[in-house]
Amino acid sequence: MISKELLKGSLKSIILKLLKENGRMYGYEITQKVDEITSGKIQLTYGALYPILHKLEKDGTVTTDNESVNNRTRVYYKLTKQGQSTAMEKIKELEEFIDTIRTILKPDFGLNNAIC
Amino acid sequence: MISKELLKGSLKSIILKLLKENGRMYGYEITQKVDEITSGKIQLTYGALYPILHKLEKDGTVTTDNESVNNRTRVYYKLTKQGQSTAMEKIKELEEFIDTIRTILKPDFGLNNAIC
DNA sequence: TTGCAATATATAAGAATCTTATATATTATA
DNA sequence: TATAATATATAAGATTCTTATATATTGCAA
Repeated sequence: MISKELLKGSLKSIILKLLKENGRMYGYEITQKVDEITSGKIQLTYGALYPILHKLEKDGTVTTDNESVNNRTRVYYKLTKQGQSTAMEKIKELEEFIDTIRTILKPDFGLNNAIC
Repeated sequence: MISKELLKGSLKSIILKLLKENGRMYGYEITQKVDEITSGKIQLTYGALYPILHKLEKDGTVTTDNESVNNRTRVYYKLTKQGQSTAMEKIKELEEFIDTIRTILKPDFGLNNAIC
C-alpha cells in the first residue's frame, strides 16, 4: 500500500488520466479501476474522490450525465473539450514529476533515465 | 517547474534521500542540491523545508550540530541510527510510488516497467 | 558608499488537500 | 434476515504546504 501522504497532490492527475483513457466513467468505477491497475497499492477514498470530481465539474473540466442501473444512480463523468487539454497538461506534468523524482532517487544512472 | 501541488507529500522523502546520500547537510544546502539535481524543476521553499527538518529532529530521525562559517550560523542535519531505517523505508516507499504511477501512466507497457 | 544579491535560518497565517466518519439506499448472496 | 457489494455524498478535522515576513552577514557592483 502506498501511503496516503505520498499520494497527496497526484490524485487529480490520476483521475484525469483514467478519464482520458476510458472516455466515460462513474465514481465507483474509478476507485475499482485504480485498485485494479495498481494491484491494490493505491486505494482512492470516496471522501477524496467525490470532492475532486465535483470540483472538476464546477470548473468545466468534466460534464456529467446520470444513468439509472438496477435502480442505483450512476453519475458518469466525461472530459469536456477544454478538459481534454487540461488532462493532457496534467498528465504531462505528472510524467515530468516522476522523471524528476527518479533523477533524485537514482543519481548514478543520470541521463540513462531517458531510455525508459 | 513541477507544480507545488504534485510535490505535496514527497518532500520529506526527498530530504531523507539527500541526507542518506550526503551524510551531513544544512538547510540552505538542501535547497541548492534539489535545485541542482532537478535542473530547477523542483524548488524547495524555506517555509516547507524548515518545519520538516524541525519535525524530523523532534521525532529522532535526525540530529543537529551548529557550525559558524563566515559569521553565519549553519545548522547541520544528520540521520540518526534510527533515522537510517526510517530513510530507507521512506525511499523504498517513494520508489514503489513512482513505479505504481508509471503503471497508471503507461498501461500499454505493462510488466515491461520492471526492466527499468 | 550605498544598495542589492547571495547566504542562512525561522515562523505565523492562511489555503488546499486529504482522512475519517457518517448517512442514505438498492441488490445479491449466504 | 443479515451482510457484502454497489453507488453517491458531505462534514469535521488533520496535515501539509504556500506566502509573507523577519533577521543578519558577506561580497560585489554602480
